[in-house]
Amino acid sequence: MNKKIDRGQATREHLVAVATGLFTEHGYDGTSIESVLRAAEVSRGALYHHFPGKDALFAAVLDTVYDRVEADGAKAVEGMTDPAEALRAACLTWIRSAADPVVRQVMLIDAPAVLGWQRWREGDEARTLGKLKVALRLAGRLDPVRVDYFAHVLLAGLNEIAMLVARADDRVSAAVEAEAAAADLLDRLLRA
Amino acid sequence: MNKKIDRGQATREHLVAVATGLFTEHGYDGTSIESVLRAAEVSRGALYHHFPGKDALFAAVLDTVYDRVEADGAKAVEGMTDPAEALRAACLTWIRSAADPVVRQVMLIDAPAVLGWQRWREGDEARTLGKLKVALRLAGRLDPVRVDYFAHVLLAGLNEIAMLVARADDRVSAAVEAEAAAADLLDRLLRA
DNA sequence: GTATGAACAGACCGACAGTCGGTTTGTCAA
DNA sequence: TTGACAAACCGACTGTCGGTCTGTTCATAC
Repeated sequence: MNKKIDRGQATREHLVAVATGLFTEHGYDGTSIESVLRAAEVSRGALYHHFPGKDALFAAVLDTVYDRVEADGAKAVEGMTDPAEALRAACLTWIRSAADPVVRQVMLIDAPAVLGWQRWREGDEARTLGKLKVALRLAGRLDPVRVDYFAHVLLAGLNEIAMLVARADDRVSAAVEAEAAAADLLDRLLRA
Repeated sequence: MNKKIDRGQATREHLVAVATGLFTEHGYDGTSIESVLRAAEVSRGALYHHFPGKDALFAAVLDTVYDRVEADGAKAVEGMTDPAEALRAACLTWIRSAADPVVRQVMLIDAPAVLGWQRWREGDEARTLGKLKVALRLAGRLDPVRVDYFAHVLLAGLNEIAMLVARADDRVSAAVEAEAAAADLLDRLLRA
């Protein structure tokens, strides 16, 4: 059962790759299943064999985006021992990741609407928010209840800053200002 | 032309009121034009006479929600002279407003996706973000560039906190914690 | 009275997501 | 070698949806 499984895997991955491009360029609503089928040169039946629906295809795309962002973050903090320093590095890396159109459109704009806020945050909890809470707890001397709220505030704030950079006319200088603002925000949240 | 104009106005407002309920209960995607027509007992032609499309109907709904939230905010700060105190009161009022399911679903979840992040923020700029920036400038001694970023961070952070309250099991105690967290956040953002 | 145009009516259209009864094809046991 | 089996795939079809288009009604202006 190797040739068949491999072929299936290849089809699935190909669909995810093609869909990633289309979702990024035209958004979730602007991308029809039809167009994915055409671009991937795959039949309707094949797609619906691998994914129960359009939102499942989107979820699969989102998953690969998470993987990439997570890997970038892990690379940025590897070897660091000071929690505050690592947190800071991770935050700046995240802002830079969000410059990627894929991250912006798929993770920040479409994901909450497609999955619903609840499911979106639950997914985030498992992949990034959880780590962020641990990092905040280690890096600062905050009330545990406050840590939860501030983790959300920090993540939402960083996302907002990232979106501001994305729509700025001069993205290079905006990125400089944005990173300073992000670092400042982090400092303020961690202060006693 | 008074009877006709009045009748048109009434139809329009009736559509907005009915649509507000359906959008809140089922979200934008989950609400079909068909269902609005049925619930409002209005014909297709009538609806499309008043609104060029579904998103325009949504925009009209959003507008009335903004009006209500703005009025609540204005009432909360009336008579206050200290900018910092007024800002604080406005922020807490906003968190309480966001407990309203209409505000949550229409303003926080659907609006960015339906209008697109860019148009959403432009609308917000005119109605709330602009005032928030002025208030931040008056209340703290922040770098003007930083004020812009922090206004966005504050608004996004407050929204996130409001959403956390909304999905909490015990909303009453969550609201208490959330308001404390919001006040703390504001203090930290305003510090020199 | 008649012209005008805002308000409304509802049949109709194309596009879309999703379904369903098939067909192909790799695998494995007899 | 063969026949059963199931994963992978195919594409015609369906129901629903947002939006269009050709009228019809009727209050008002002249």
